[in-house]
Order: sequence, then structure tokens, then C-alpha cells
Amino acid sequence: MANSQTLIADRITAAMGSMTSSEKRAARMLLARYPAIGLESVTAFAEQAEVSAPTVLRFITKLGFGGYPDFRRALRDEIDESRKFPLTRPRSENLDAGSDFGNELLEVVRATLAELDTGLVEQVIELFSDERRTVNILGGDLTTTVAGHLLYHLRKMRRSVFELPEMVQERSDRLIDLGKKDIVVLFDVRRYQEDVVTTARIAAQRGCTIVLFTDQWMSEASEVATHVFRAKIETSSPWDSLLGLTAIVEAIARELDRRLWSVVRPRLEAVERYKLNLLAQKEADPSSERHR
Amino acid sequence: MANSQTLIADRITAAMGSMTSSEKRAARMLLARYPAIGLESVTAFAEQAEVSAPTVLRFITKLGFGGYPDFRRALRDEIDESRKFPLTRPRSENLDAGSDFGNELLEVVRATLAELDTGLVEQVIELFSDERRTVNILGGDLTTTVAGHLLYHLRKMRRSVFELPEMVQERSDRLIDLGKKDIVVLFDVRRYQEDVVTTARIAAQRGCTIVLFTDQWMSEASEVATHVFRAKIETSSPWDSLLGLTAIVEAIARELDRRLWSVVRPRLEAVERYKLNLLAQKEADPSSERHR
DNA sequence: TCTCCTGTGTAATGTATTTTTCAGATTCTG
DNA sequence: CAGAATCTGAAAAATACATTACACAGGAGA
Repeated sequence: MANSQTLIADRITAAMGSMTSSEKRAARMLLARYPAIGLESVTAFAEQAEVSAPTVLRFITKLGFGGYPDFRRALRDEIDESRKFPLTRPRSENLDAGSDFGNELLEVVRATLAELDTGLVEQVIELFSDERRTVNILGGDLTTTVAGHLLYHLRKMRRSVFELPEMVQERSDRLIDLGKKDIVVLFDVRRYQEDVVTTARIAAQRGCTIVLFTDQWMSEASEVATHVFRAKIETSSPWDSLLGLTAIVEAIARELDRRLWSVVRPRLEAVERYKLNLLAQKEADPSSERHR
Repeated sequence: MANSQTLIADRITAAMGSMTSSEKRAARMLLARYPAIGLESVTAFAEQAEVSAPTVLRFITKLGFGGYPDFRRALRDEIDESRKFPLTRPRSENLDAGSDFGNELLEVVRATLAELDTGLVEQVIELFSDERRTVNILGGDLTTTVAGHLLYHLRKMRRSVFELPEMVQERSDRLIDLGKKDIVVLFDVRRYQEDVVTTARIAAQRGCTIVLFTDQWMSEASEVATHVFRAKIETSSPWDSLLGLTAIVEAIARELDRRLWSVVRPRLEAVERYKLNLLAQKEADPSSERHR
């Protein structure tokens, strides 16, 4: 069907004139329960419209479809289209609001957190709490910054936290040394990167625990991941949002801190002391005292 | 309205843990083309997910359906439901994800965006639109990741975007060359870093335009900055949140894209072509085609 | 290395669904 | 009010489909 632009619903209205009375009954039922009823069987459709199956069939033939399967395929395509809408939307139209976009960003965070599995968070906290395990973090093109955010928190709170090299050659060298005790944390969202998926597979083969942060469509890496976080990343903007992933990372960081604060606190103080020694100068800004 | 509470999509997420890797592939395909693909035949579903029909069948059984027809009926019901309510997702129940830390994170984004000055955004967009100006970006310890996020977007959309080196010695060398045409973008939040403030002062002295991203208490750098964005960063967690800053960055990126899309579009396509040449391999994953 | 076990696809089976045929019902027309 | 034209649905025929049975593959553990 070439004209995906023309909604099938519109075709019905147009063709209504040349319909017999029974066929009109079918048409009305289709419009009433559009498009779901078209996805049932001919028989079910016919029963609900209180006509016979052949009548329904003649009806959809008049609409210009080759047969019932053809008609259903068109309906499914329409559903697919409507899902894609935010992506393929003609760029020009709504000049209106930055505040509208603000709501979308809020929605990204809300939707992500709403679907966040707290049990999963618990499990991952458990993993991160074990300092005998090494943590290796890798992000993709877009997600490397969120990966960095997680890296930041973990590095402050515990030892043995590393980032996997972006360069594939270097990375291969590192992957060799991974084992069952190692945790590999990967970030991969749509426009999924082959090298990240491959890294996941290798890590899986080596028996690593794999924590994956991905989007609602899920990277292939999820096939081998032991723990998968899903975030919403889609907005009306052509650029995907990292807010959802960032929110998850921060929620994890906060929980980990609660769990480990008795260990983390002295660690941070020690770091602070060393830092001062390194800089060999005293802290000047009094307003910086408030944090921690 | 009976089972409208449990979206099938949510059930998938929940059951994801107990899925085998092939089943996960089926799950991902369902989420990617949700719900249309579920309305095709098992065989068609299986083919597109690149698994066998029985695998798809086992998958939907694990989701708790009695059989494939049962599953499809559920999908149709969902479509019917969504027709009745304008919003695609039943505006949800308990959105706080079990903890009210989620609400705090939401509040960070909300409060930040509420105070975002759209006039200021306009001005900065104007700055970034001018490709004769060089953009130099620098983040602090925590904020270097958001800085990276801005860097990512600007770099995709225009030329002459650089990051200032973290290392102070290197950085000094670069600062020497800055002039009136240059834009310096700084990120500095509490635990303000002296080196960032100093960088701001030097840049100001050299006549640069300075765009500062800071928190509600405002870095000292704001004294010399020409444009200042303020984000909320505080939560009940001891670790500050980057969600506010990230939201501002993404809002700016989106606006810049709208303004420049006629330039950006061909640029991205060109980049894509070069990338393919570099990799010298054809795209394998069809699901990655959809974005952009 | 062998054995078990889980996961997976092929192929056969039985069931549901579409499509066709055709006869009865209805409406229209002279 | 005939008689033709059109419409409609029951039932058979043809097709597509979901489901099951089974065997092979590959990894885990002894």
C-alpha cells in the first residue's frame, strides 16, 4: 500500500457511498472499534458487526484491499507509523514552546524512574559493594558522558574502578584479563555500537558479571547481560536524552552511599587529605565547606 | 479497563530476567515494533526477531499468556483502551518508583527548567550559531561529564568546538591564544574549583565571551561571565545531581538544532559517509537504521 | 573428557482462518 | 405482480496458522 498518508479510516468514509447496507454496518463497526477489530479474524469481525464473513470480505475488497491479510497488514503498518511519529515528524511545524520540551524532559525522567526495578537496584548495589570485584566501565558515543558520571561516583566510593579504553585495540588487551570476579558496566542506546555489543559478548564468555544500561528498545548486549537497566531516551528532539540514564545512575549512587557510608566517609576524608598535600596550598573558598 | 493497569510492555520488562538470550531477542523486537509485530503471525514475528517460531511461543508463554491468540487478544484490547484515552499510556498510578528520591530528582529538573531564562537561551543559541567563533569547553571534577555532553552536541552540529585541557599547564598554553572572537564555556558547581575560576578570569581578560553553567549559589566565575545558567543540584543525597545541568544542555541542543537544522542535516550526513568509509564495513543491525 | 542439562530449531500435526461457491432472500423495475 | 438484478449468508474448500514432538547443539559440572 503506497499511500500510508491516507488513513484507512478516511478511505472508509470516502467509499461509504458505494456500500450496500450490510457493508455499511461492517464499516460502522470498523470505525467504532478502529483499528482493533480489523485485527481480529474475519469471523469475529463479522459477528460483532452482525453480518456474515463474506460480507466483511466484500467490504474490505471494496476498500481496495486484495484480501483480508492485506487489509490487516495495512492496519499494522498504520500502527507502526503512529509509533514512529515523533521521529519522522516534519521539522517545521511547532515553533511554540521550549516549556513544552521541558515537560518532555520531565517525562523522560518520570517514565524512567517509574519503570525502575528497585530489586534490580538492590542487586547491583550488592555487586558494587564488593570491593574484591573490579568494576570496568564503558560507554558509547553518546553515553560515554553518563558512563563517566557513574565512574565518578564509584571511584569516589570504592577502589578498583576503571574505564575500559575507547580504542578497540587497547580494549582488547584489557578484556583478556577479565575473569569471573569482574564486573563490566556497559552503556548502549540506539544506534547501538557494534564494538560495545562485541565487548559484552567477550566479557560474557570470560564469565564476567555484566551490567547494562540501555534504552527501551534494548541493545543486543542485553542477550548476555546479567543486569539490565532500561531508560527512556526519546523526545521530540532528534537528539536523544540522557536524563533517564543519569537519573538511574544518581539513584544508584545515592543508594550505594547509604549502604556504604561508614566505609565511604573515611575514604573521602583520606582522599581530601592527600589532595591537599598534592596541591600544597590551603583551601581558599569558604563556601566550599558546606558539601560533605 | 480490567488489565489496563499492566501494560504488556511493562510485563516484558518484568519478565526479562527469566528470559533466555533468544527469548530476549524476541522481546527486544516486540518492544521495538510494539505492538504491531505482535499482531502478525508467529512465523512473521519469529523471522523478524531472527529466532524460530517455537522460541517466540515460549517467550509469550513466559509472559503469562495461554497461547498466541490469547496474547494477540491482549494487544488488541490494549489498542482499544488507548483509543478511549487520548494519552497513549494510562497516566500513571504511583510514579515515585518506590522511593521519594525519584521525586527529588524530578524536582531538580522541574525547578531548574522553571527558572530557565528563555531569553538567555536565545542569546547563547545566537552565539553558538556563529561558526566563526571558536567554542572552548571546560568542566570541573563532577561536571566534566555534562561538559562532555554539551561538547558532544556542539561537535556534531558545528565546527571549531574544543575542550580545554584538564591539566593546568596544558590549559595555560591554550588560554594564551584565546581572543575576542572566542567563546569559553565553563561548568562550575559547589566545591568550586579554583582553577576553573582562574580560567574564567584569564578568559575575561582576553576578551572572550564566557558562558557559565553553575548552581544556585553561583561560582565566583559568574563575576566575569557574560552568560550564566543556574541549575538546581541539591538533593537529600550527599552527592549533587547533574540532572538540572543536563536538562539545560539538552534544551539548548534541541533549540540549536531547530535553528541550524538546514546546516546540521547535511553535516551529519557527511559525517556518516566518512564514518562508513573509515570503518569500511556495512551496517549490520537493521534496528539501528531508524534514528536520524 | 564425558555426561547431563538447558536452550534452540526442524519438521510434523492438528486447528483456525480465509476464501469460494452457490442457493435463498430481498429489492427494484416495468 | 412477475422477473431480473442484486444482495446476503451457510457451508464447503483451500490455505495459513499455532502448536507439539523431537533431535541436535553447546555449555556446565563431575
